[in-house]
Formats: sequence, structure tokens, C-alpha cells
Amino acid sequence: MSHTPDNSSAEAGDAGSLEASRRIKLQKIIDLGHDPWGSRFDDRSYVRDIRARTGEIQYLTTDGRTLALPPDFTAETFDRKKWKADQGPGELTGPKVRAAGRVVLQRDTGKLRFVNIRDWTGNIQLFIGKNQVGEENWTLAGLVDLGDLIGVDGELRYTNTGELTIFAEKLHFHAKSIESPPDKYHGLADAEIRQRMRYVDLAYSEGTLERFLNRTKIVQSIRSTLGGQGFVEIEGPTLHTIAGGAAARPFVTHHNALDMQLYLRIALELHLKRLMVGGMERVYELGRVYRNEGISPRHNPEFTMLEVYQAYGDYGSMMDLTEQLICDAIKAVDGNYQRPWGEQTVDFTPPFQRETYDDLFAKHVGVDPQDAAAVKQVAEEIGFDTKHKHAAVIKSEVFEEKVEDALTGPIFVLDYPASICPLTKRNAKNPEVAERFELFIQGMEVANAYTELNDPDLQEQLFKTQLDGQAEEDSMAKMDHDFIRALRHAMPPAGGLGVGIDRLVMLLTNSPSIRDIILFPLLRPEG
RNA sequence: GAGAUCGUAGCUCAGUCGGUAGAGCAACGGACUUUUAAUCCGUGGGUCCUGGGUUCGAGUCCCAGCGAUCUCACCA
Repeated sequence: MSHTPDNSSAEAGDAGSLEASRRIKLQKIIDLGHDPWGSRFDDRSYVRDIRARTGEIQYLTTDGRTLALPPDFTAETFDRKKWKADQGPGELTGPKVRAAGRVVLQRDTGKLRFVNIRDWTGNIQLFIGKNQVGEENWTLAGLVDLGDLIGVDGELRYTNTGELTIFAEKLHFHAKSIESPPDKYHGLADAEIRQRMRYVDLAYSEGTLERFLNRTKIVQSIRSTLGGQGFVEIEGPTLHTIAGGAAARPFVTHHNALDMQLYLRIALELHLKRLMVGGMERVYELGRVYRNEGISPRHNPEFTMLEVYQAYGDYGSMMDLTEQLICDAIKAVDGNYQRPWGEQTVDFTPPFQRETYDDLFAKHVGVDPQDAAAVKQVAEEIGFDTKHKHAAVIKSEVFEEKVEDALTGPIFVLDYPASICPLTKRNAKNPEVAERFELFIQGMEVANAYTELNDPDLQEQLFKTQLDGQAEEDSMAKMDHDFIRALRHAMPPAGGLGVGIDRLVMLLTNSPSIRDIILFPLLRPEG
């Protein structure tokens, strides 16, 4: 009973028969002598490029004159009928083009069909007339459903209403969509389906494909900017024996042959610094890191991080680089420095604001940041537990609570309390201050940079200090003897930078959730 | 991990006081050679997330579970 699909049930309209009616058409396409799964299709143009050829469309009069169209020919107010009458009898001619794409709209007016196809550069209308394409193509056109992939050969012209259109001469069938597409106007609205079936979201939802292509442009721009400044990209290990370089809980895994516990990396830092010891003076990695933490609109367990290290630089050089990376990325997207973010607008015009941690603290908290007792009092007023906590930790918690959300930015926050920065070089004049900045935009930490600590003895001591009284996985400082050994071979003084690529992409594409800019975010398995 | 909200046709969504399931799009049949979210006429389509409970009667109320969204916590 339940073997092959029963075509006769297609007259009903239930879910099964939506598929059945498509399968019937699939069979009819085969019967017509076409392969419903298509084949190589050479020399087709992208819709964007076809749309760029409107200048080749002309008016050919019956007495042989070829006339250029007036520039406002497609304007809504332009009387095309009258213009043609004024030129004398004739017709539009245009270039022969070949396009391919997904059918996203269809209008059947009897012996005439309008079909909109979309490729990854744009959308264009096809005109398919029964008398114009011939019997076989017309029959094939009748077997096309929304969501199918088709190709067309035809002439690029305007319709009577001024719509740029490919007037089909031959149709090609490339692939049948057995599944029905979502609502042709609203697309997919259900956030769960959009993420679980990203292919459907990309294919049919307004702006999704463009958003992810913009992500790619941003990443390409970053590589290009760094390459242009002589940085080399490397690939470090993602399986670590010590999950160092950041404070986060790692994913734990196991290697069978060596019978050892391994961690998925939570940061890129320590291996890149080893490479600087080895003489890679400008080096970066742009890759995935994994943190076994909560999921939220701003957190995904795997996310993309950029870390850059520049020998003989410092955090000042990293500030300039950060600004350039972001400005170049904006140029790669659309070049607009005034960028929407929800209801607000963020101004990315360089140079970005720069303020010290202590100045911002004083401004937003209203307390002298050097006055540990006053800071502690504020923390207690907020309701923080201050017992057994280092003054800098308390200060940091108050900063995160009172200051960070207020930083609409872009703003560089400079000079952090040294004791919360175990991998950072201290300021020569004031060892209480670490040469570190973070870039905040709309309350989000987008970048984090240091003048890198390269004193192996101090590094070893700071690792040990941080370990005291703190669970190892909660600390940025995890003793890594090989890393210390590397520093003992001399790492050049350097600037180092980390950028949260996902958050940068969120900001530059006005996407409120990290899941809008990660193609396949982690979801619970389907029920 | 905690709380709030949500889950109804393939998709987008209504569903009143608890009274036996609705629309648009999509599909199917018909008309139409310049439409464009085409239009017009007609037809079919439901495990109301799952499982219990209350009730004469549950899409609706209660409990549990599953999944999602948001907020909080952790974190970037």
C-alpha cells in the first residue's frame, strides 16, 4: 500500500498532495523529454549583469531605423505608447540573454505567463507567451511550480508597463522543488524554521541571502586589510591540551589513541604568540572558537574570532588597526558610516572616541575610581557580594554594570586595571594599569587588545597568582608551561588584538541576534 | 540553569464567554497574450506541538513534557 506515491491523490489539497501534484508534474517533464534535474548550463549571465544591459535595448522601426530609448522610458509617468506612436510603427529589440534561477512568482494570464526568477544577484521577470515560445516550451512552462529552478534563453526588453523582462524563446528545466515554498510574500517568519531550514530561509526570505553575503564581504575585507599590511594568516590547533587564552568553560573531548582529554579551543592567543617567538612578526588567525556557555541573542557556543599580533607594536598600533579593519569592512558592505541599529543610528566615522577606563568610571559611576572604599560601597549598593574580592575585581564588576551598557560608541576604552589582565603588559609609568583597550559599540564588546606581556617570569607569576582562590576554568590564567617556555626564548614586544567577528557582523548588518548572522546556529534536536 | 510569552492548514495568521475549525497565499479545476503580492469563478485541504486532567462538551481551563522566542545568569 505505502510504496510509491499515489498520483491520483493529487486532486485533494492536503500536504501530501501538494507534493503529489509536484511529482505528477515531475513525471510529465520526464515524459516531455526533459531531465527534471537539469545539467550543465554554460554561458548564463547573472541577473545583476543582465540588468546592466538595458542600454542595449532600442526601438526598431518597421522602416529600418534604430532609435535609442529616452532615459526616462521606464518612468511611471512616461507615456510609452505615445512615444512609440510618435516614432512610427516598430518594436523594441534587445540583447539575447541566458539566465537561470529559482521561480519566486508566477502569473498565468491564459496564453501568457509571467514568471519571476531569482539568482543570487537579483530577480528578473520572464515573459512566456504561448505563440512566442512554441508548443513544447509552453507545455513545459505549465509544469513549472514556485520554487523550481529553471533557465531561459530570450531577449531582454521592456514590457508595456516598462518592466525589464526576458522575453523567453527557450526554457530549460534545472531542478524540481518537491517541497512547496513558504508564503510568497511574507517568506518564512517562524524563527525556528528559519534556523533549522536555513536553505529555505536563504532561498525565500527577504534579505537573508544578502545578509550572509555581507558577512562574507566583511570577512574578506578583514583578510584583505591585514594582507595589505603584511600580516600572514595561519591555522592553529583547535584541539588544545590546555584551554587557555580566555576565561571560559571549554568543550571537553577525548582522543582515543593517545587516551587523553582534549579541549576545543576557547581562544587563539597563546599559539599565535608562540609563532611570534618563532619569528612570524605579523600573524593572525581568523577562525572558530568554542565556549561551553549559555546561548543567547549575543552568544553561540561556536563563534568566530580574529586575533592579530604585530611584533614591535603596542595597543596603540592595534587601535589604529581596529579602526581601519572596521572602516574597510564598512566600505566593503555599502560604505555608509551612519549605520542603523534598531531604532538608533551608530556613527562609525573615524576616528572613534577614545577614553580611559578610569575617566569613564568617574563619569558614569560618579565615584573616584582610585578610591577603593567608595567603589566598594557602590558595588554593595548595587547588591554585589564584595567579600574576599580583589578591589580591581569589584571595580570591574561595577564598570560592567554601570558603564558598559551606556557605551553606545564606537568607543575605545583604554587602560584597564592591571590585576584583571594577566596576559597584558603593565604601563611603564604606572604598573597598576594594563595597556589594554576594549572597543564598545552599543554596549557590546567588539574588540579587545593588549600590549602583550612578554616577560616570561612575570607571566609565570601572574598565571600562578590568578590561580589562587579561583576555579581554573573561570580564570583567564591557566598555567601553560610550554607557553612560558616559549616566552623564555624571547617574544618581541608586540600589540595583540582580538575581534568578535559575529558581533561586528551583527552591528554592520543591523542584526539584533547572533543567530541572524550565523548560518547554522546550535539548536536543540528536532522533536 | 531560572522566569515570561508562544506552538492552529504547506506558509503567514485569526479564533470572542468552554459549544464541535476560519481567512489570505499556496494547491486543484475553469476564464483571460503585457502581468507584476495579477484578477475573476469554483473545489479540496486540520494529530489545533505531545500526553494526562477538569467538564455533558476543550484549540480555548489545569498539570506534565517537548520545542521556540525574549529577559536574566554565565560569557564574547
